[in-house]
Amino acid sequence: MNAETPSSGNEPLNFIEEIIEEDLRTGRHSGVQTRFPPEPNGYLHIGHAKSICLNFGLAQKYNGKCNLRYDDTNPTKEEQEYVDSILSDVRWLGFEPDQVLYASDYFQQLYEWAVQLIRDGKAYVDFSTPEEIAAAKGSPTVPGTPTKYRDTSPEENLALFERMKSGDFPDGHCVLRAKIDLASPNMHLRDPYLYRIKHAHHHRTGDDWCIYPMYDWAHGQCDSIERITHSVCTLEFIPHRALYDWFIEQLGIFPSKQYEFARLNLNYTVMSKRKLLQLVQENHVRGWDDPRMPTISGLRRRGYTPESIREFAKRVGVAKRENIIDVGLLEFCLREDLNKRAPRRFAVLRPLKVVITNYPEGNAVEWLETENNPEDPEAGKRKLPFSRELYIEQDDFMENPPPKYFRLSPGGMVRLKSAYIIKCTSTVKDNHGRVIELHCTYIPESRSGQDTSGLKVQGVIHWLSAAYAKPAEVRLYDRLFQLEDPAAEEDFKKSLNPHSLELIPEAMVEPALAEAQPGDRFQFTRLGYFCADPDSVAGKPVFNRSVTLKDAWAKEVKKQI
RNA sequence: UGGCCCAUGGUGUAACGGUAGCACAGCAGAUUUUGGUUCUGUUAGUCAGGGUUCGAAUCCUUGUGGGCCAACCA
Repeated sequence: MNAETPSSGNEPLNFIEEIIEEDLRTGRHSGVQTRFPPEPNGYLHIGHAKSICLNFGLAQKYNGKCNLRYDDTNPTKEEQEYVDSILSDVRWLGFEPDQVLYASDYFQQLYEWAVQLIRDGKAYVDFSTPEEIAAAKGSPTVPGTPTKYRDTSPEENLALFERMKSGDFPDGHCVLRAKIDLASPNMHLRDPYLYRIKHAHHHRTGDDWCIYPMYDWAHGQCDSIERITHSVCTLEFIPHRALYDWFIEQLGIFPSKQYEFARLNLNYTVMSKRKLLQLVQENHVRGWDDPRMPTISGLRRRGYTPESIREFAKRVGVAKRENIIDVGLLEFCLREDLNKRAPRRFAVLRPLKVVITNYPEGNAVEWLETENNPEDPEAGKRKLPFSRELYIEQDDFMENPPPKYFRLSPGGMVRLKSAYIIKCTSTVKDNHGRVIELHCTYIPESRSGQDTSGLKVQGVIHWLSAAYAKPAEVRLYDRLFQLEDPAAEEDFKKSLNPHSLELIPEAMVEPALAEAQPGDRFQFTRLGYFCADPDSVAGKPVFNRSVTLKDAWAKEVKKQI
């Protein structure tokens, strides 16, 4: 019964875990039952991930259970497409719901409870217009006044509600209201709506109902039916708690309790479903799963791992303070994860041709061994072809290098990783004066692993054999917004970053990468972590850059400006 | 101008009346055939005033700042 608290160790508890452990200790509850209750009106985002990790994590930690419950009480906004994506996103994150349930499973029960409330004289049918009702509610400083329907008898209300249910009235003709307290300082208690009329097709119940319960009338009772012990939601529901408790008390049902935590905000992005939907509908992004989107599906396509997102959720913590998390923390979690697991590969984004003038002409090739992952000896080694003509990164050559630049420049030397040291002897330019080719010599004794040259060079760069390299499309991403808090602006779209997507149609990659399957993740040495996109086709893979490597040189360059 | 929630380094988050700690970011150095990783060191904080107390980030109070609340949305 009083479960041992697995956390009794070192990790500090968040405030919800403290409440749970107190409830377990005092015997108020013998176990933990939570739920994740999304409305299926959009795709899940990183903010939901925090809630998912919290709710499912709590259940795991205390040997309890967690349901997925769709809050599908508004048929005009909800769709099966969203229902499906939500379940798959939850699973992808690594959680399996104990039960998959719907608020609509309980429509009949909720209806009966409403009848009970009417019978008890605690609810009434109101035919006033929305404007009249709003006016009669008063304001936070002015008490409300009753409409003329407030004192209709229970018998009459019962009949009226029955007519509502059977479709006698058109949409918006009347509503069912709870009779609570028109003078409450909490506006939610000023006779809230329980039911509204919507002759709309519901994605699950079809045309069975034309009255639909409001959030407040549904949520607490659904929790109660499922015997949710700890109903965790975000801060903006604090004022609803009094109502949540009132309904449960009037009905005398299982006393679920609501606890509120601060939702997750990330800088340089927006998080509301409404705004995300707008980005999709107005084609500012390519879809809900655009790799720039903070949606779970976007992050997945970008190359984020479930592990990294769970770690992120753990690191941001749970508290009641409003927060804006630095997206850098999310990126850190991905790098930390991928550094240990992602195989290294060579890719050259913007190729610059290099001819090794003292290397044999013709088809001469050497297969040089290189590590798949220096962090993981188990990952083994692979062989790379080395030949007379190579590609290196344009960024790895500068004609007039700034101080501390230790890549290649005229007369300078650099090591080709896992291969030879080369020296730049001359450049070839086009008629605009741009360097389009390098002539270099290589030092035969400097071969990796058997270097007897005695040379010390500071720079080590990646490279590709021109004869063996394969083409690939690469997509680089930058933050979607230029402002830290775009939602704070009058028009959040004004701060959209016009350079959030950079397409590189003609990158080159090492031969093995041609067969990359969508979802495969790699570190392109010195460039960052990349993930093969579903747009990949045979012979022409497409890679998304998930995140760059930390770049000390970029920082140094910034300093010099 | 009603009620409610919140306030700890740049960003998050601990400290439960008794030494303000951890992580990310930053800075400096060491190692490095990825300007990555790893390691070491380091900068930086209790919103303000009053009170209670031997002792306050913590309790009380006032103020300030931020957020939420009056959709037939959730």
